Amino acid sequence: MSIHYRIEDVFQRLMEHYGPQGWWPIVLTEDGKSTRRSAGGYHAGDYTYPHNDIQRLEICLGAILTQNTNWNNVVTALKNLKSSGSFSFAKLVTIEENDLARQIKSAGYYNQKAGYIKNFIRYLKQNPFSHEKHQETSILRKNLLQIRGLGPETVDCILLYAFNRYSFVVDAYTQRILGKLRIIENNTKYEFVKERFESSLPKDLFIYQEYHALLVEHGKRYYSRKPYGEGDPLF
DNA sequence: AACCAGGACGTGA
DNA sequence: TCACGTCATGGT
Repeated sequence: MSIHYRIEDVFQRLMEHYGPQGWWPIVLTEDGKSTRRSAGGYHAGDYTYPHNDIQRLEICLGAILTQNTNWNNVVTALKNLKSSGSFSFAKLVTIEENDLARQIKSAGYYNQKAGYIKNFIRYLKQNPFSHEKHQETSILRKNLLQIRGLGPETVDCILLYAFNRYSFVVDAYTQRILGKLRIIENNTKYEFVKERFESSLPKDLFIYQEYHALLVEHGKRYYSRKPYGEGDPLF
């Protein structure tokens, strides 16, 4: 590429090209009144509003279930949970791990992920959503990272989309895209890439939330196993 | 019919 | 620290 982009420029270009993505996608809630957003697509003003707890829970479960997994398989798993009456905090506290595993089968790695979800629910029982506001983001992040099964990307998704914290999410696509643009070196460590974004961007939840979503959308089109885009808008 | 998706963990060097 | 094996369904 001839142009040398800055991190801010890439966001601008992607947003112009794809438009807002409306992340995190909520698939189990339909009302859209008292809640942060209605199910499905993007709605202006969806950002920075607090979620209700059931939507927060859905985001957290989705973040765990989508680890190295196609999102469609995650949606199937989430719908299974709901239709079998397991989609509530109280139910997830008491459900047997192997029962949970059976219900999230479609998301793959279902035995591991069932354990990961139970670990997270156990944490949530000690640290309810209602208490989260009193915690500083860096502390909260460290605490979440202690949970076995929640690595940096999953934790940052939870922080950014469920807790509306300024915590940029780095994923494989982010590394590939920014590497190709020569903005970062290949094999740059997660925390360093994250820091690059956070020190370059204004503190704006819309930007944080949309930027990651746009990188995933762009990554799927041009940096996946089977790219389906024509004419990379960043080149 | 392989190949892999919005990762994370355990192990051995 | 780091490279590598493991976990697994569903779509292409």
